[in-house]
Amino acid sequence: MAKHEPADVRRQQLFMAALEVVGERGYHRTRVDDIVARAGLSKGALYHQFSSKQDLFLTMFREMMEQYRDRMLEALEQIDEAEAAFRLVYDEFAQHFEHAPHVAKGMLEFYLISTRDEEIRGIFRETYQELAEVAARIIDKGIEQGEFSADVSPREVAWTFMTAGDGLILVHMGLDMAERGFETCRTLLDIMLRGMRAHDAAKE
Amino acid sequence: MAKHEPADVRRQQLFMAALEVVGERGYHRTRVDDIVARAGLSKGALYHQFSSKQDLFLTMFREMMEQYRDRMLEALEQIDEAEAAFRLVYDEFAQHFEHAPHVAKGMLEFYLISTRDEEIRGIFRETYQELAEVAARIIDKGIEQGEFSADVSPREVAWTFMTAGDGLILVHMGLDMAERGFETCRTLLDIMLRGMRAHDAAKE
DNA sequence: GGTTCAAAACCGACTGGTCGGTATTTTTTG
DNA sequence: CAAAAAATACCGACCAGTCGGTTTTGAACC
Repeated sequence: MAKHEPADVRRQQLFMAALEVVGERGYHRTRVDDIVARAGLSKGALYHQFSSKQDLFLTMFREMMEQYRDRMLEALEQIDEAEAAFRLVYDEFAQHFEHAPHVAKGMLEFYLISTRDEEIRGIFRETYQELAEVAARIIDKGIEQGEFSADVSPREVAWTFMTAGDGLILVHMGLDMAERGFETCRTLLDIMLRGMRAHDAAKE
Repeated sequence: MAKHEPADVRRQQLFMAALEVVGERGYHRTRVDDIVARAGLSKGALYHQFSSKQDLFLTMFREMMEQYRDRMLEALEQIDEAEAAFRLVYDEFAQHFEHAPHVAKGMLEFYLISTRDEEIRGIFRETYQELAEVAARIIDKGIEQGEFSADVSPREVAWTFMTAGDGLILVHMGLDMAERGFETCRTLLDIMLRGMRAHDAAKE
């Protein structure tokens, strides 16, 4: 039998195993038995930590989103120039997924679950809104400093930047073209930033 | 017992029922019994038309993608000016989903399945590449006519336009914010088109 | 215009396998 | 030796697919 460990150690261990299996088999096809086997534990251990399969995944999802948000916010706070800030965030974002492909695939799963699960959806929305708010403020600043054109609502633009980038990556995950996704993401950012620059702000 | 009908009628009937149920419950939670109940038929009828649940969905997916492709190609052929063509396609695209939300949710399901099913993935990729090729030619033309700037590869741009738009809609479907998704999609197109215009092509 | 009949379409009870969750037992630890 | 942690055998709900049967249909024949 496995040595006794404090709850948080076991939980992390189970999270990692769960994420891996979900990345491979998808949420609905991952069996509780798969997860505990991957973690080198038993069902008893899992049900000692979580009340159900769903509980495990919900808790894990919460933690993932918090990490993601913190990472993004941290990146955003470091830089003062708007365009550079977005480049940094997109880089950070790409790296976040590039080095852990099963995390990216896991996110795709959660998007789907989000369609039918109010709790998951709530967490998604909150995180997105929080990040978009920060991004909007950066755009505000960019406009003030004459870097960005002022003819679109910063809030709307921020939301667009976020959801387009995220979505683009998701699509590439679905197509199993992660590498291409990160490239394309850079292209998207280039095009969008050029579209936001001030010099030809007058028309349209 | 239901009146006998030709195979294609029954198939369409089952497709519609299947798509509806999947939109509501998700692929893995849709039971064959749900589908036939929705269609007002029996399991016997379904298994008379399809060899398995998977067969039904694969066939349906093929048909959906063909329809989607045809609709987009048709829209593209109508217009000569590049920017207008993209606007038309994005409108067409939005309408395609706007009037059939369960189709959009169904697509999200298929993206996920695509991660693990080579056949589905193949169809996705083919359709995308085909559409991107046409879009690339429009961009080519736009550059020739001095409408678009020439400093990014048209193929890369076409791919970016497609995957970003699709992805953005997917994200909004996941968040259950379809309406906002269509708005945001328009904003995205505006920003990207402005980023592609020729007047400030020299820098970057 | 009816009758027969075989093929096609359709029905639905049943089966066999799967898997989340539980109850019980065993091990570890302080 | 308690009490917390972990292991495991087991249960029952669920559901894709099967199969023996029933109904419909249209054509062939009277």
